[in-house]
Amino acid sequence: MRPPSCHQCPLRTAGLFKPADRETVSFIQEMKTDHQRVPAGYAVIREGDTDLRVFTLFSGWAFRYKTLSDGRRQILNFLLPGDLIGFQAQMFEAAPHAVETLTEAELCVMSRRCIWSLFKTHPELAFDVTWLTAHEEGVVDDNLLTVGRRNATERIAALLMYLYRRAREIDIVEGDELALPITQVHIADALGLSLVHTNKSLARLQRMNVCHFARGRLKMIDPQALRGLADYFDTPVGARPLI
Amino acid sequence: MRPPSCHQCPLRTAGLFKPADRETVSFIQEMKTDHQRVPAGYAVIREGDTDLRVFTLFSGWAFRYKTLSDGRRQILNFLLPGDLIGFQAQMFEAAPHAVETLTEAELCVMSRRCIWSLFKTHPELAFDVTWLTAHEEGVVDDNLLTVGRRNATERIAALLMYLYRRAREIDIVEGDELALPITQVHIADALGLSLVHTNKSLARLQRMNVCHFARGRLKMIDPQALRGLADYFDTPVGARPLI
DNA sequence: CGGCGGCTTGACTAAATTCAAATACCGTGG
DNA sequence: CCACGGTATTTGAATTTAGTCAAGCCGCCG
Repeated sequence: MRPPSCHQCPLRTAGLFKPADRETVSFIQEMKTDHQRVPAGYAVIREGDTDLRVFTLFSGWAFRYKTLSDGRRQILNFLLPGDLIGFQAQMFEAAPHAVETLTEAELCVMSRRCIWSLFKTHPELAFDVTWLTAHEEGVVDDNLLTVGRRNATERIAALLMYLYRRAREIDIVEGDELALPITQVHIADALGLSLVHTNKSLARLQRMNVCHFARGRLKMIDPQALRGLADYFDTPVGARPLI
Repeated sequence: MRPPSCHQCPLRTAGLFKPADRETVSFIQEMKTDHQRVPAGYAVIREGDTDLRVFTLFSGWAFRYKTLSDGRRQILNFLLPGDLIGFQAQMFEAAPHAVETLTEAELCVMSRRCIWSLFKTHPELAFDVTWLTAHEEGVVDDNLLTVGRRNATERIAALLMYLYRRAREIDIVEGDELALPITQVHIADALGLSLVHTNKSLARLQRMNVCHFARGRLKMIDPQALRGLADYFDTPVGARPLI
């Protein structure tokens, strides 16, 4: 079963991303060397990898993380369909972070050589790549603020608001609910908290009746309250390009 | 006193940055609309600014930060000569973070309009911009790991190692000493710590005789020990481009 | 000399971690 | 259907780490 051509890409045709003209999409199609289906828990990139390819997440969830040598792990961000994977890494010698899937996932694979020709021949795509990189940086900036300056409850509230927003953008929220394929360990590792404390703080949020998260489903009961708790507000940003 | 032309730029001629050919430097010169000298504590960019220009820090130190509405501040990174300022911001509607100088500083000012023509006509410069953006993202990733998963002493050790490395790269270290124009409040705000705890942890490092920081001077006594404490290791990365 | 910003210190409090154990849930295989 | 093992969640208690409060100090500058 071949994946659809980039022109028929369901992500693209759903109209959730910045529109691109036919020629541009054809070029993207040319860059794409493979389409890979991988299971949950698959290591797309390992810290220190030197075999550097670039991917677009086509379906499924993943996350980016770094570890200290004694194993402490920090999740840097969560990745959803349309996100570029490994681009920052391929600018350098070796991957400075790892990427792992949370669910079964499909990846559009591009060879690293393409990147330079992209800059050479398609400045608007080069701009898009840069936009995505800058955007990702902005998200990590936000996370750094969260982890550095919010307390446990605020951190969880901010993370849930962020994930809810991302999910809404790609239209995978059903009513006020969402399939969120992470465990409390992921929340803890994303927020610089211990699992136990994460559990207790999350329980507090549920007792306050602002949201409910269990068995991979998040229910938003009172988004306004959650937003207030987190002192969260999302910068509205134009349509995200898809490469 | 006009600043030197970009061809004679002392940063560039010192050979600490990636070499660029004459034509490229001429283009950079054309992009540069102004050269500004500003005092210490000057707000180069405020959170939410919509007047979005792009700067290169020509001399002096600055830092990037975000705040919560109750005033809690998180420093995202420190900026040294050669660093691009406000590029991420100008990709979006409004500045998502603020930038403030730590010392008197000089800024090369570029208008935002230039950026698009840069992508159009100078792919190698576009690539450099993207490299800088990706690099900055990598630094924030590191900081997130530090703040999320290192304890107070480790955090301080990691920050000092990082600043020492950055300073070495632009050749402003004198022997094992360095003029580091920050206070303990900056260290605290960069690391997600309180001032008091920062002070006590820093004092411990000094008692351990691995480094000494006072009145804006950092002395590296035992960098190996500091590196070990922080579980720090810098990814070697090619020469940084200068725009 | 006085004032101010920055640094230091001690005592106390609060937040978060660690340890330990119990419980719930989710397949798989009998 | 149920038992079983593994993973994920929950809970309580003890401990550690970091934050808060308050006061004093130090060095610099006017």
